Amino acid sequence: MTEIIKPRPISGFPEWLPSEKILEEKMLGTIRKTFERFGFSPLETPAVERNEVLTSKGGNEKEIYTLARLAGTPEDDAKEYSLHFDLTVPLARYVAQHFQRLSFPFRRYQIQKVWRGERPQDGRFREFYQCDIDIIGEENLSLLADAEIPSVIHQIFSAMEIGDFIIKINNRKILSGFLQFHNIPAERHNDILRTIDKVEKIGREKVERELSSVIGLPGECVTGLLDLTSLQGTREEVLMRLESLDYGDLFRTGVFELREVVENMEGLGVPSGNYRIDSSVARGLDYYTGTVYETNLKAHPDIGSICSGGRFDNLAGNFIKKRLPGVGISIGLTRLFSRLLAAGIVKPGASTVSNILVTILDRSYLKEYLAIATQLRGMGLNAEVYTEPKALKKQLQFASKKGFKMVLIAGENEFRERKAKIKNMESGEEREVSLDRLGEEASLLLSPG
RNA sequence: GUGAGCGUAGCUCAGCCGGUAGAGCUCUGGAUUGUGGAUCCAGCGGCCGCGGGUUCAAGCCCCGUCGCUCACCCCA
Repeated sequence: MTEIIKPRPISGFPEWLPSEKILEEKMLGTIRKTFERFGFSPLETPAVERNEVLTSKGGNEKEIYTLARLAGTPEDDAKEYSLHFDLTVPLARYVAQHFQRLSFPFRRYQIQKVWRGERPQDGRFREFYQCDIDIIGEENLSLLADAEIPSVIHQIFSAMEIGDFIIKINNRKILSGFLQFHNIPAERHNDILRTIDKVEKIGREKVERELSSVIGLPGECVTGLLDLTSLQGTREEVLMRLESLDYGDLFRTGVFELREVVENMEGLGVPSGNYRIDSSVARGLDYYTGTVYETNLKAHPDIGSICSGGRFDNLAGNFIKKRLPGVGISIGLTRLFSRLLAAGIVKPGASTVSNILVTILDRSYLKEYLAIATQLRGMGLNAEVYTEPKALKKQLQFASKKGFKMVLIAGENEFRERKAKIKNMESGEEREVSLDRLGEEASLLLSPG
């Protein structure tokens, strides 16, 4: 007697049913296609990096899954390699390593799983897809790149048809310029910005309290900061208001950059209804230095940011003595997908990618059925043959459950006249078609209307 | 890492004041010959997370442990 091992999921490591995975793949496909439309080249780096690489940016080491071989001395192995926890650090290493052979501005996309050891909860996983694009410049990178990113985001989420969305854009120099102007020490900026970033989540009052009591920011500074981050109005109104404020050079540079980016976004086809200047967007990550982005679904703000990123001054300072500024975004597809599913914004449909199931009614005609399937495939249809010797009833039940739109049925009567029946599984309607014109008929049935 | 809650059938859950387990859904089969999704009938399915304790008796109470979920931290 073999002992049954109870199969159970591992928390934080999602897996989907076919009907769900088909949807996720479709989204991945949309993302990939759009990335390529903007000239980003595919790139894949190993799932594993050296620890010295992963920890070079001072990331939270507790998040990292370290590798140990099953056989061998764990102590030795464990020190050296780990799974990557994002795609930016591997990109930095990659760009530095292959610097001479790459063309700059270098633009690549990377769609891979990443791993983080953090405790899972709603919308937070330990294994998930990141879909990253970045544009990396050599020494310099035009602000045009910053304007292009929202255009990519816009096209992706429009194509996905997941409801109206808003890209929130800001420039970090505005906030850090303000803090610098008020003589707040640089090492405290991150805490402050992280708190500001929570305005939408916990509300203005709590942020105000946290800024003054926990962080100890002077009252006037808190008020100024919160006024700054709650600016509202049209794009032009907000920009003019920002331009009227005098918080020093860095602040002014930030406002100037923001205007330039936003004005170019228009030419890149981002409608004004799909983006907004939002000075509260700070992004917790400390490596962002200029433009920052966040994107939300208008009807589902609770889902949180579905895509975020920004500009950084120097990508690979730890790996190469070149200044490589860049700008990019990351779509956390697993989180996005799981929440769209939970919210019912995307709904699982068929459990098959096939268009048609070829049933086998009479096994003495096996060769004919197989030839039909081959013919359908030749026409570009996805065709599946029901291989098991079961009653037609069972075959149709199978087709229903799996969500086939069409089923081909043929027996002695049909074959005698070189015909087959094509049954539409939604309407139940059946049509007799000539075997010689099968492909065209099937395509007709599949096309909408 | 910190805090809270929850572990009963494949899934969602019920189970009273402690008396050795139940529903719905799913699944499988059937309602005659080459036609599914609806309905009806039947059936499969449980070391009540694991270990210990209290008790005549524990799914229920107590302790521990593991797991899960949520929140915080942080982030996609």
